[in-house]
Amino acid sequence: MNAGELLSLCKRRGFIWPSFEIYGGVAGMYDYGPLGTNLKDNIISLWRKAYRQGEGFVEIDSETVNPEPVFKASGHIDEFSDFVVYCLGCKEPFRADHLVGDLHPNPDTLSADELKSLFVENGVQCPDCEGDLGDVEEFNLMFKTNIGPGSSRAGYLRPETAQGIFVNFPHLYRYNREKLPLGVIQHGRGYRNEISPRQGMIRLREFNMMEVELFVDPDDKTWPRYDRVKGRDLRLIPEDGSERTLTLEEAVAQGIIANEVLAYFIWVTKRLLEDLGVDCSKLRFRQHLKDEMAHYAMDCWDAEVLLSYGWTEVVGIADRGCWDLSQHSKWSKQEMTHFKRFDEPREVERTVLKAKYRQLGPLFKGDAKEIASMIEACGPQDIKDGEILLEFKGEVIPISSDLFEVVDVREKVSGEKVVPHVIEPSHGLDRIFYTILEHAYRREDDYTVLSLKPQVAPIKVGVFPLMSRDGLDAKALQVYDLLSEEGIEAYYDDSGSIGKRYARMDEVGTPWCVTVDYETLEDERGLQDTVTVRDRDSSEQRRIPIPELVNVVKELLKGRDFASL
RNA sequence: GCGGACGUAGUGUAGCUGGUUAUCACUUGAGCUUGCCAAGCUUAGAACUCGGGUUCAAAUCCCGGCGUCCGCACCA
Repeated sequence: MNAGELLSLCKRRGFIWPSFEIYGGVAGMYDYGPLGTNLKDNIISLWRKAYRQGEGFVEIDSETVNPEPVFKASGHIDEFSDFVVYCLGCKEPFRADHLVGDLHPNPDTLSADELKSLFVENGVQCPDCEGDLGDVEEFNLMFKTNIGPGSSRAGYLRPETAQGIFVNFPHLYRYNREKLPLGVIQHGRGYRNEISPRQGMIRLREFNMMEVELFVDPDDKTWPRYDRVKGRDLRLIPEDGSERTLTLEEAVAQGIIANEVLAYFIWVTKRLLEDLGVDCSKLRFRQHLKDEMAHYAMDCWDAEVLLSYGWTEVVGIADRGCWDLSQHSKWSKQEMTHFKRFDEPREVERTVLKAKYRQLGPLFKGDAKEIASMIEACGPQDIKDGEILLEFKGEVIPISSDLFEVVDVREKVSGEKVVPHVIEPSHGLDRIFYTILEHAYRREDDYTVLSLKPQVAPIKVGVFPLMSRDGLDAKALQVYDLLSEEGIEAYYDDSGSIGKRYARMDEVGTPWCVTVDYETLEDERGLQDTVTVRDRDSSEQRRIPIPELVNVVKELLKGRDFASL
């Protein structure tokens, strides 16, 4: 199949539309039409069910515009922007820090001006044409804005929803009554100012993600339900590039997947994608290479699906370690730890330094309190030649031994503070959406069927009168109302031939069609109030009494086989 | 961002050596018909990517913008 055919169908039938098309469109931006919105919501529902009901995670919804410090801390300001320099001769763009690799030990720490002066001092020329280089420009992949009037408070559109969860960790931790593990999910939009989006809705500038952040004890990366699934197979491509199929248990035992909890959520991801309608023969999990890994990740596996564009990442399952919480703790000066209680409180003997306030006061006046706490933050190992050196307000001041005393204390310690580690399955919703459509797309002799899973199908039931006369249409409208009132997404159609109406529903993936025919109205044969239900994939029909229709559809939606009716 | 190709109703297309009421099919609406898988008849609606230039005259030729596709680069 080719992507153009499918995109054309999507546009024609109201799944997705290029945004702002009347103004010429904007690359990398799409709007969801009515059917697309339904399908997208259905994907979100199944994801939510897997994590909220399936694993007991909680869901939040945080801001898309974030103040600058959030991304200073997360590393996106620094890691997410490149300095670009254009050759004045051939106009080629270059990564500025790559051109001074030999001239500086740490070029990616330099500012634009520093890079520029390095070029000038060393006469760096364009590597392609030897031409002169222009000014160094910063290119950050985040959309920048201002919060409030003026430019005093810089803000950015979030490049991932994850930070909204991390910055709320203190609230979430208290909400969870200070216990780990703590699983939090969030879906929403993220924004990346791509240089040149390509491949339809695979690379977008504004995109939807479904992110899961699981906070765990760094010393306990096991999972209660792991044992139930550890014998299941996964198709893996580890770092060495060799593809193999292993059970979860084998992969963990061989050290290919770092830990049980990561393996478990790779499995959850596989099951979810399968439930959504991803073709499992076109699904694999690939481990990131060391140099491919994001700045925050310790280990990362991508769920990749085979599309007409080639193998494409749809979910990233990363062990982010303690990076995010440590960073936010450092920048915000807030505690971002879990208090891990010991089974029994322990008596610990420690040697500590105690400040002598009586002497410090007259000596340091207003600064005494702060200096005292710095002294007490030191240990005996910091004493050199009878004094300790403190760095205070830019100066190094010696603290002689008469300003503190060394004492042995016995303390009762009931636990320790640890920074939780984060396991993050992060789903690209738009890519999953597209994958589901591509994997469901069937075409034979100009006849198109989307074999969507009933649970994600935007319309569940088409309702038709066989003829639009003799009261069949009125009866069909009653059936339509009956289904709609039960929350079943139905679609009434009385135009053209019956075959055409089936075809229209097949093309948008509607799994079943209900037809009100003359037998519905007959009573001498005892068939009164029955309708035919037609199955999309087999074209088979069953007669069902109208009073049972709602329950039959609900059972089918739960996965009952049509042939068993 | 660079190079190449392309841009005509909702979709797919014809016209593109300048002058047409801009072709055809499907789709869509209305009416008739229709007894279960895109049937038929009548009828209606619907397009030259945008801007500038050349010309008496531009869908057609030229330049630029925007967009799409393919390579290169980028891809947290």
